[in-house]
Amino acid sequence: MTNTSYNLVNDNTIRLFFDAFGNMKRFKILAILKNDPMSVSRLQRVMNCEQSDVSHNLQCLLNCGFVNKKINGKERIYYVNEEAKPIINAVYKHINKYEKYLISCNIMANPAISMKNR
Amino acid sequence: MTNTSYNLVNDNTIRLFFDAFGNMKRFKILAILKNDPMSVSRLQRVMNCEQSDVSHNLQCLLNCGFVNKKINGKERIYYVNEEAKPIINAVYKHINKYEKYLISCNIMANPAISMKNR
DNA sequence: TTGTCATATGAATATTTTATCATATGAATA
DNA sequence: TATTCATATGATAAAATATTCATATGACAA
Repeated sequence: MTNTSYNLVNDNTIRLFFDAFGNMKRFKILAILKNDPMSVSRLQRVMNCEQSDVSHNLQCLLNCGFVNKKINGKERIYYVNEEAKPIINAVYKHINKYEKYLISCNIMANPAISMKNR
Repeated sequence: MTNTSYNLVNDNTIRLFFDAFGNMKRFKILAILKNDPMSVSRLQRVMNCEQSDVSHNLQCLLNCGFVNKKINGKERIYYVNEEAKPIINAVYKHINKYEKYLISCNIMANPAISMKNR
């Protein structure tokens, strides 16, 4: 090996990161909340999915420190932690920039590719 | 909503990205290959896992355009595409920077947290 | 051409993750 | 305090993903 920097962060930390981050729905939640802190019910409407689904995903993001919440009467307003914003932006920009590329790679892919992506 | 930029990238593209990227093992593969292009067997030794496991994961990364390969005799040398390097670096830096933070969030987490992370 | 090394592939299984449902908690208000 | 709204939680079901095993392919060397 010419470089061993990839050993500097331990597996458990990488796992924690991806536990919360490695999922489309949670990424969308982050992308939404990043600009608009909002309540669970409003997020539910924007995301168009079940209340408990949203709550579970928010718990997950809370556990890994991507979001926090503040109480507002009956509501809980979730917002993205400042520390997490740069990486959300970076991933968002990457996806946006390589959208066409990602799709074309997928289309010309070899036979091993799973059907759901075709 | 004060900002609707999160609607500009379609779900399918986000899904493609996370199909490949949202996983600890594949991220480690990317982090390794980014600095050291190498053969499947060498990667297998570095990662300490099964050959077919490595191959399957490499196929996945290949399908979504994160890596490519070149033939060298019997070997296949996998390397990370230049386009993918910035986002790998960004995530790597984020994880490294917030390592302690990620871990502490997890420890103080509410009861909903899965046991595997404790 | 046979054997061996390197990799790829497909199928089966195991494991993890996600989604859903039922219900609990807790705040506000009639 | 009963009711309703907002959210959280736990259990289960369902789906997706990862892992493993057996085997195929393909290059090279004996």
